Amino acid sequence: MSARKSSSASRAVTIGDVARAAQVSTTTVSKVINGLPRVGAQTRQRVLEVVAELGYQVNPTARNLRAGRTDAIGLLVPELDRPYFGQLATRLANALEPTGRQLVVQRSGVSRAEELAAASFARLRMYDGVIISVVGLNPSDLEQLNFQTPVVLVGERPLPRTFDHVMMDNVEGAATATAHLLERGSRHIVMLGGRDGTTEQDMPTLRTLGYYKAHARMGVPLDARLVAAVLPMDMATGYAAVRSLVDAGVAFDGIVAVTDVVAIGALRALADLGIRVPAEVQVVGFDNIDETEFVTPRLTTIDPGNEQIAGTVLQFLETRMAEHSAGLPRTASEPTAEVTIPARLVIRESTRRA
Amino acid sequence: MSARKSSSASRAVTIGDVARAAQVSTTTVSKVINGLPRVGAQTRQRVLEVVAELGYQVNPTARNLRAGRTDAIGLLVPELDRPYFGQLATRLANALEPTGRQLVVQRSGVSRAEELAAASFARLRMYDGVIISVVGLNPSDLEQLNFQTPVVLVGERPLPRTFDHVMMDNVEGAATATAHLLERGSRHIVMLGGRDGTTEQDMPTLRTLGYYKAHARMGVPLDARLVAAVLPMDMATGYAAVRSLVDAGVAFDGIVAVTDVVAIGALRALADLGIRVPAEVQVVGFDNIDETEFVTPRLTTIDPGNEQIAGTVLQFLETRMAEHSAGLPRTASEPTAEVTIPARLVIRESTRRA
DNA sequence: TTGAAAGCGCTAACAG
DNA sequence: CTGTTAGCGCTTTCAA
Repeated sequence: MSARKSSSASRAVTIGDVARAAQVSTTTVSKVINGLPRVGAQTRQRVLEVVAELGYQVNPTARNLRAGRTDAIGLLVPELDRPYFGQLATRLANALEPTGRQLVVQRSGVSRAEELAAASFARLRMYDGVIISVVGLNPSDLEQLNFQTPVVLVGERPLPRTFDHVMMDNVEGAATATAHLLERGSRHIVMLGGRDGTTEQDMPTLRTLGYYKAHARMGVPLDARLVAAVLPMDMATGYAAVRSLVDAGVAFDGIVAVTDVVAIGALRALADLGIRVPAEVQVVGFDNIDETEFVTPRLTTIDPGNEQIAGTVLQFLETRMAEHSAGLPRTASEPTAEVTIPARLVIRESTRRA
Repeated sequence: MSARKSSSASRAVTIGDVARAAQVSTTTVSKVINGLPRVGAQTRQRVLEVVAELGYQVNPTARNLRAGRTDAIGLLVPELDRPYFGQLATRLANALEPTGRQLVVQRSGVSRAEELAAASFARLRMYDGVIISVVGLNPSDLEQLNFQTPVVLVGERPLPRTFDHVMMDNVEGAATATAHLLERGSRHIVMLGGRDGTTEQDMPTLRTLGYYKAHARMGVPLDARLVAAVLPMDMATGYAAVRSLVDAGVAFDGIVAVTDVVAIGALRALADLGIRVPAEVQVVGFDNIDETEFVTPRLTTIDPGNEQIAGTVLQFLETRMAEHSAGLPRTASEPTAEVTIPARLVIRESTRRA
């Protein structure tokens, strides 16, 4: 019955093709595909056969346009190759699995936040909900781009209360880490990857604040030279920063690294310099990524509450998505939630015993 | 003209809303949005103003349905938290950036390939092209699911010639790694994460084959007990496997690890056992992930040609996508390409000097 | 330079 | 139990 459109151009099989071949309406085919009731057993059977025969697959774009639903949750992370985000993504994907939704990860980039943001945010409507790991964007950026989709923010910095936001406790976490070193005898502690004197409320700044706080609380004086920038924050730059410090003749007996990844670079540098950890220099990281248990020495670090973060994010998102699909405008919902997850010190081998 | 549907339900701003407010047709608005010519300067101006005022954003789903284009490339990886895939994703995303396309990463899962496949492959039509890092799927799986989208396979195993395929040289890479240990004096080499006697042509099997090959070439006898399974392949299992081996009293003086991640676990176990690397046991990994330069000792490994893999994959995909948008059916195209990228030994500190 | 109209592939009332 | 119909929001001939 169905004449081929042309002999060379290929066209995907549509629901209409199936309907024609099975001698039923597209409605019926749709019901069969979606497992809906009110279809005769034999009709269903026949449709299924045709579907198999023609190799029909639903076009998710069309379905989405019509149904207003993608069953996909977007996750926006600054970089795709940072262990922390990979591990966060895995936790989220695992938690999402039972709900039948897929996690889809996109990179937002650390720099030029606005430009990249502009480019990627159009795409965000392809998701039922979006989780954004905020790094480069500042509050006004976020308010500007008016999202069409439920959004939950996860991350480092205080943000406008326009969005639900799960925050790790950067300040207290870093203070705990620093206090731990001070308690174990360090007196000249480098804040590796620290940031100073910015009005920015970004992650490095907040963690540096915690570093200051711990010193203040314990009455230990500070040396401004000990706050060392590390950009971008990766192993190589962590490594280089420690070497420069030593080359510059800066004396120190402890390192609070802004992230575990930076700490791992530092560990490697110290090893190369023949400086013993933790005997001569104690090191503490931040994030509690899986790698911390396998480096030598095993890295003492701050667990920002990784499991709890993932769970809370998803809980918020679930709520927003429910509101959204109920047709409530975002602004009409309850005041947005902001939760700070408590951080926890994980003592391993890179700091001394009590 | 248009009465609001209801006072409480919020609806996204559409192109129609803009058209009405700007007193032009949707056609004109569309042109303005897409930067097409044949629009008066003042008209354009007015439309732009209304767009800003109303906060209009295009609905990418609708655009995609109509235009048949998403400007997004999908990447399917087995796990989101494996450094190798994170680093691959980053390379691909970087290379894609200038083309204006976004990389979108999804997890396929290592296990239950078929089930997951069924669930996720419909979504793949949301992309203009798809890169699949094949692990769990076998050739017949792949032939079954008839893709509607250009696909390039990247990975470990021989696959049906139905798809373009960029393959790393697992066998020769592993042989090179093994030969390196043999040359440097190891005689009882563990194949950590090796797989044996399967008809499967998966990555562990292929690398194990290389391990055999090197022994054969150099006339060194093999001990079946030295092939140790590691599942799943991560740091923790690599660690545990080495401990079991030692507990079981298996004597060895070298380790070829199936991946760098497994090697890192092994390194940690050897350190705990007080076994010196490389003096007593030499270790070589596979993948050349960034971490290899920062562990202690730095890991000797095989670089499967990471940069070249990313470049080649994208080149193939570009070609397929061009064909596809030209309306050519996939099967009509030239015989599919299959390229094996040469692997290269990177000598660091976990193996002995010559 | 602008607009009318058709339709991408699908789902969901509503009839029958 | 099944089919008819009306769009989802957008792009794109084709006419004006």
